[in-house]
Amino acid sequence: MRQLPANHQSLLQSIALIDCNSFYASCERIFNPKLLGKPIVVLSNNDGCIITRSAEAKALGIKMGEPYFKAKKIIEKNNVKVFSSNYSLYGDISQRVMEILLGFSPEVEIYSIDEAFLNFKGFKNHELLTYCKHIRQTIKQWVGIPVSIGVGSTKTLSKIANHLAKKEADYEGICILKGDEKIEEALNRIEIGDVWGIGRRLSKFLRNYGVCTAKQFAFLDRRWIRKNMGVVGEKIQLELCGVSCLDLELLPSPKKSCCVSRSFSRPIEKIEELQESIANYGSRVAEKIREEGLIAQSMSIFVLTNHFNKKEKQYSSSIKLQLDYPTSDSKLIVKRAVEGIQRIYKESYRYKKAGIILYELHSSSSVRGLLDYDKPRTDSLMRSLDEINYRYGSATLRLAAEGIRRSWHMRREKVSPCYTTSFDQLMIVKS
DNA sequence: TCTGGGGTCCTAGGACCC
DNA sequence: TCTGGGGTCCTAGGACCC
Repeated sequence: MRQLPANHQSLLQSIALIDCNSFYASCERIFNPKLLGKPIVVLSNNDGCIITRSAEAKALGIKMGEPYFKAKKIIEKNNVKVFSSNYSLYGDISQRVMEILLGFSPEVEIYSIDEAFLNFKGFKNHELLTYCKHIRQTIKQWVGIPVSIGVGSTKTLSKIANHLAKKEADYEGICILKGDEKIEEALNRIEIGDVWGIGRRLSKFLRNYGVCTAKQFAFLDRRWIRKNMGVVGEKIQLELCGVSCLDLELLPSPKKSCCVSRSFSRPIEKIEELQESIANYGSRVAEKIREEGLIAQSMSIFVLTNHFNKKEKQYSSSIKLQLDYPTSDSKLIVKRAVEGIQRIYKESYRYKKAGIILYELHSSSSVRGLLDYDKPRTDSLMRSLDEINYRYGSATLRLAAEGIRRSWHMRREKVSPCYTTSFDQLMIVKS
């Protein structure tokens, strides 16, 4: 057998990827056990697309990212349970899972809402399986979420292992990918598009060159990869060959940008309504950076028409705007955003989406707002605003520019209760 | 009728300078 | 009229991730 292009010298290097199965669907099931074994889907904002499917829903042929209205027929015919996404619930459950994982390794990278990398450096291979079984069982028992675990000597290999643990029933949710032969055989079963970092475009490009599996990619000439795919491709190949290029990021790196954008529940034509919506998003994004103790120096806003609607004329525009000084003051950010809309708005288009992105974020304590004469007053005003909205619900207290009726506001027709984060929505046990 | 949102990183190309 | 070359920096846009 040919050797993989690089040796797996680091036998003791073990990284585990723990990934919650159909996370949002599993969250809904915790509080509604009747849903166990039943097909479930969870919808994106605005009840637009299907973003999570339980295993049963996948088996029915419902595709990831499919628009809800297109899948409605299958859904109704098979009595699939449908939920609008409920991020405060999922965020809370995620925290509970992550807290458990922090107890299983001193080095944990929380990679996304439903995934974490754990460093198992120094573990002997035969210990790994027992340990992973224990993790899986603990999370199931304490939180009620099923997880899959993949272990490999690099992040990319642990992703591959996780993929196999999920896809192939024999693994029973845990795949330890160790030993050159075993790795090579596994890479042979992985389609190129399922490799972490190879998306739609690259996978099409590679297939055109006859590279269809992860194994073929691992054996490609590295100079060719460098030339055609840049450093990104090169790193992926090295990682597949057991050479670690991606370190665990134990501390979350500071945010560089912060965005709030939404599609409207119906097309908007009037500038007043666009301004009202951008004022809302401005307010939310300012609130978000205040929560993290950040201030922004610049921002951009954007508007889009509905590009799916081929019959309508299309327009999209964005504009970059400077703030007078770094700030997290909702009033200033909203004011600038509303002015910005005036500059990019064009009449007689039907707008579908708008958004605001804040840039050049810094810690609010690290920068003295020399130009911000009003800083103490503003800070205390914003603090009160945040406290009231935290206690009485988001946007209870808001700027006049944000409007009252907000008829363009997003749809969320099938949302479950916030079982764990809202007192008035706690589960009631009747006896 | 109805098609998500929030991030990061990399690269190509233009502007500018000497 | 002819009009270099190399370096840096910035930005927009693309690709990817979940």
